[in-house]
Parts: sequence; structure tokens; C-alpha cells
Amino acid sequence: MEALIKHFKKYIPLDDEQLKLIESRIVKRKIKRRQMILQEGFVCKHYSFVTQGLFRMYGVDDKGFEHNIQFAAEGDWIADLGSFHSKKQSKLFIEALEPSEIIQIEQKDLYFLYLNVLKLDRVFKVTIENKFIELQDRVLQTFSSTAEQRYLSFLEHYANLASRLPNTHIASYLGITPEFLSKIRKNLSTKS
Amino acid sequence: MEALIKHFKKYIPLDDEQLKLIESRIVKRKIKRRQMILQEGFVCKHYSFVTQGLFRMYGVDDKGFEHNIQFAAEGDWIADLGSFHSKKQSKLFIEALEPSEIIQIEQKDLYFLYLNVLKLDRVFKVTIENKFIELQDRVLQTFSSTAEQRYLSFLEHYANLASRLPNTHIASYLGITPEFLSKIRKNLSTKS
DNA sequence: GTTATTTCTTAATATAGGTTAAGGGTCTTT
DNA sequence: AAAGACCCTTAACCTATATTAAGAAATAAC
Repeated sequence: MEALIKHFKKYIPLDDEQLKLIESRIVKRKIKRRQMILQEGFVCKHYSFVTQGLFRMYGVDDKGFEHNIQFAAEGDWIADLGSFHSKKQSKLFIEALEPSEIIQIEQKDLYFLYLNVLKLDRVFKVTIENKFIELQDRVLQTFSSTAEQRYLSFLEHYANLASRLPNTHIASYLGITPEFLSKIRKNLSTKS
Repeated sequence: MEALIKHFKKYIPLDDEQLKLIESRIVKRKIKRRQMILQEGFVCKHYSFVTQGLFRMYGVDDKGFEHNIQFAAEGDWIADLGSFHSKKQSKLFIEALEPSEIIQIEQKDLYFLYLNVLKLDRVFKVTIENKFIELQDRVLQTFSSTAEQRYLSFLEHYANLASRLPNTHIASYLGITPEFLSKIRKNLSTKS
């Protein structure tokens, strides 16, 4: 649990009573490689904090093709927030790409903690703001850069993830096919 | 100012003292059509709440083409959050598309209000969470749908905006050229 | 209300990136 | 350590969308 407490304390101070309250409402889980912690058609019941391992969140289109929309590694939160808050069925999947460990909070417990640990709103505000900024950058890049530029930017920005991910998942995240990524990589290697 | 107070009260209760505090830290401004409230190279100093009118936020690529990444109408917040919080130069522009009225909070004043109106974090957490959910949907759609599907979805989801925006701005938001949007529209009209 | 500017449309040509298919490589699981 | 699953690359061909250009229509500014 310590990783999560440490994460909270980066943003707000917590006294012992608050710590106990938080610890009573969170659950630690081990997740196997390939295991799903969210599947299409189910409500996303947990906000998950990754303490070990790597996840991807993806959607599946009309033709059955998967599209990665987010990765989450150590220190990241992951959930389908739309489903989590609205309690509507999710259209997304979250899958472990490595053997992993997470700390989960259920929706009702998070809402309880928001009421009883006053400044907790602040932690989640800052977290989601940072993710929003990142995502907005990605949207702009998608429309204003070539696939090659986006690939290079991914390598630079997520060097640690890139080395843990098969190219096929990177291609999906960039919105291109693995074949085309392969072409890009060949191009880059002959350039330099 | 009432529109903003009403907005806050949707999420948290506010007593008279808090209201006075808030009112002392916000500024009302009239903005002319075509006027910029943020330009590339400047730090985004204000979080702006639109009470009247319509704005677009856009970036400019290497070749000088503009890409709309967000619109904001009555009841919406707009800012380059990345620049606002980091105090780094923005790469974005925010321009009024109609004669408008906004209520602005400066960064230092917002931070002051976060400290002194305890639950204000909550308002901005919920606001940004909703925008994040919307943006994530958009990313998924960009990668998993054709331009025609994205156009129809835009018309459905933002019917009120669509009628106030020239098609050229809608095309830019969808990540296509106005010429191609024109083709799509023709196609749709002959279909039905 | 007229003029100037911006927007919309059409059509011909061009291209980034997709599709299909196939072989070889590399992990994982047993 | 073998079998199977997954992953990467290449290459030929294909398609959605971009580009360019130019005229018509709509809107804004005076």
C-alpha cells in the first residue's frame, strides 16, 4: 500500500486517522499477464493504481480491430472514467501486458473518501489535469504530424514504455498498422 | 458574474463570505469577434469561463496549417492548461469566433481560491474529468471511425455548436480538409 | 445596401497510410 | 527443448483523404 500513500503525500499531507480511513477502503490485487481488469459490456467498478507491471486500455471497432488508447505503468492510475462515474457499461478493455500488482478503490469507497478526506479531491484533480494536458497534446499531434514524427515523439516521451511494448501495440497507439510502423522503422534506420 | 456563481453552486455550496472572496478575484471582459485571448509564445495567464459567445483553441503546424482542438461556448471553461500551470510559453491560440463575454481568473488568484475555498478543487476536478472523458472518446473515434462517421457524430453531439460554426472550422476539428468535408456532405445528401 | 471578404463546392490529380499475403524470428509455455 | 503462439518485416497493390485551382454563394463590414 505504501506506493499509493506516497503518491497521495506528494500532493497533500495526511494524518494517521486519514491514513487508516484510506487503507480501510483500498484493496491490493495481483494480476496475471493477459488478465483483463475491465471488459466491454461491464461497468468499470474500480479506479486502479499500478504499483508493478504494465496495462493497456483499448477499444474494438466495427471490424474487430483493437485501438490502444492508453498505457499505464508503475505510478499511473487507470480506469474507464466515463463508465466509472456514470455507472454505464464500458466500451473498453483493460488488459495486463505483464504480471502486475495494483491497488484498487471502488467507486462508492472513493466517493466516501472524497467526503471524509477533504483534500483528496485535490490529488485527483491534479492527476487528471496532467492526463488531460497529455491527451490534448496527443490530439494536436495526431492532426498535425506525420506517423513518423509521432513515432519519434512517442519514443522520446515514453522511452521506458517503448522498450517494454511490442511494436504492434505502439502502432495501435499511434493509429497506424504494424506493417506501416515497420516501414517507418526501416526508413529511419537507413536515414541515419 | 452570476453565471459563474451558478456554475460553482451546481457542485458545492458557497456561503456569503466565500462568494465575496471569489468575486474579488475574478474579472469580467468583453471580447470582440476575431480577438485573441491567447497567442503562441505567451504564457496562458487566465482560466476563462464563457458567459456569452464562442471560442476556438487551435495550434499551427510546420506548414502553417491551423488545427482546432477545442471549442468553448456558454458555460464552458477554456485555457491552455499546460501553459497555465507550468507557466511555460503556450503553443496554442484562443480566438473569439463571435462577439463574446467571459469571466477570467488569473493563475495566482485561482491558487489563492483553492486554498481559501476548500471545496473548489472539487468543482475543477469534476469539470476537467468530464472534459477528459470527452477527449478520450474523441481519440478513440479518430482512430476507429471514418471521417464521415466522425462528422455525423459531431453533428449529433454538438448540434448547437455545429449551427454556429463555419464548416471549415468543423473540418479542422475533425482533422480533415474543408474540401473533403464538402464531399462527405454531398455524399450524405444524395444517400437519403 | 454595396462591396469586400470569407466560405462552400466541384473536379482532377497526388499521396500517406492500409491491406493482403507470406516467410522468418522470437518469445512462452509445457 | 519442442511446440505453439505471437511478433516483425517485405512487397505489391489499394483507398481514404490531401492538394490545387477556380468559380459560386454566403456573410460581414462599411
